[in-house]
Amino acid sequence: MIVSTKGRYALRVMVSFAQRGGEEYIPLKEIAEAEGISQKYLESIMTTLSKAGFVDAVHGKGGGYRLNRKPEEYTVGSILKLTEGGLTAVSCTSQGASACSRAECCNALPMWEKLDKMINDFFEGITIADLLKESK
Amino acid sequence: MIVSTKGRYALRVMVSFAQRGGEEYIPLKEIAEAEGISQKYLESIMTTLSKAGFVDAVHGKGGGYRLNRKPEEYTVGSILKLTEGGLTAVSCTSQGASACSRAECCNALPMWEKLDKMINDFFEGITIADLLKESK
DNA sequence: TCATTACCCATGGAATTACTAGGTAAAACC
DNA sequence: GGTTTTACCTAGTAATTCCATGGGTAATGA
Repeated sequence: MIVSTKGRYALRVMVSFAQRGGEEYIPLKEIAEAEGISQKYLESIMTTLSKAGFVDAVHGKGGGYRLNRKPEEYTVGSILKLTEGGLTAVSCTSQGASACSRAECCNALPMWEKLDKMINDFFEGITIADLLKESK
Repeated sequence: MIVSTKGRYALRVMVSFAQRGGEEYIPLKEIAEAEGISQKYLESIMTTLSKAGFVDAVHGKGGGYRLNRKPEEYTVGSILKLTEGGLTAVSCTSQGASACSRAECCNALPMWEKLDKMINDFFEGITIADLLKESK
């Protein structure tokens, strides 16, 4: 599976923030409950999003998280790449695993690279605003 | 990751058989050594391919495996679906996990379905004969 | 000062992946 | 008929990843 719960939760939360629209900060607890996601688990995801500058975070009462940009300025690809640490369909083409000794003669490699590009383009072509439109 | 070593090995082995062309049966041991794959591990993969009728198997001396059809009659998709047990990018859309309580209101679901279709079409459009052409 | 919030670090159970080990059954050769 | 060569079957296992959980620290506002 190419996208785990981590990435899917991140997307859901981003859509959830977009749905609420406003400038106000929403505490983690509220989002976790609304979305039915483990609060502690979501914490680590929010920290990732926050460090990358995808969301703004404020401590203390009245604090929480909020979006940094407009929903149409977040691509699904950027969020998944961040939370999943990449989007490659096979380990052959992931950067860490540059160790495939057969890379030079592998006759499947061009296929994997083409697939990766296709998936990447697909996700880069969808924004949080697009996902929001799907909701009823 | 969407495709594990199991599926990748299966593809390599099928290409390897196609490369040798002939009608003769090739023992597992020979293929495993030529491809540098664990013999025992490859065994389980070959059994899967054999049961599905992708390859012919013959016991005893002079036996082994060989392709059942022409290389251009095997799509990459059919091999991966068999060995990987499906090709879905997220668990949401896999058949076993029909349990997502949010399926009805999930605003990401159409995206996952579209992605699955795209990946499926991609792999169904490539055959073992195509992969063979890539080799130098 | 205290409640409320985000942040940080370590741990753990469950599942999956990639093998490994050891035996059984069938076919060919002597 | 016995031996070798092959495929087939069942089980186990080490390592990794996934999906959290637990407990504490730091910042902010009332």
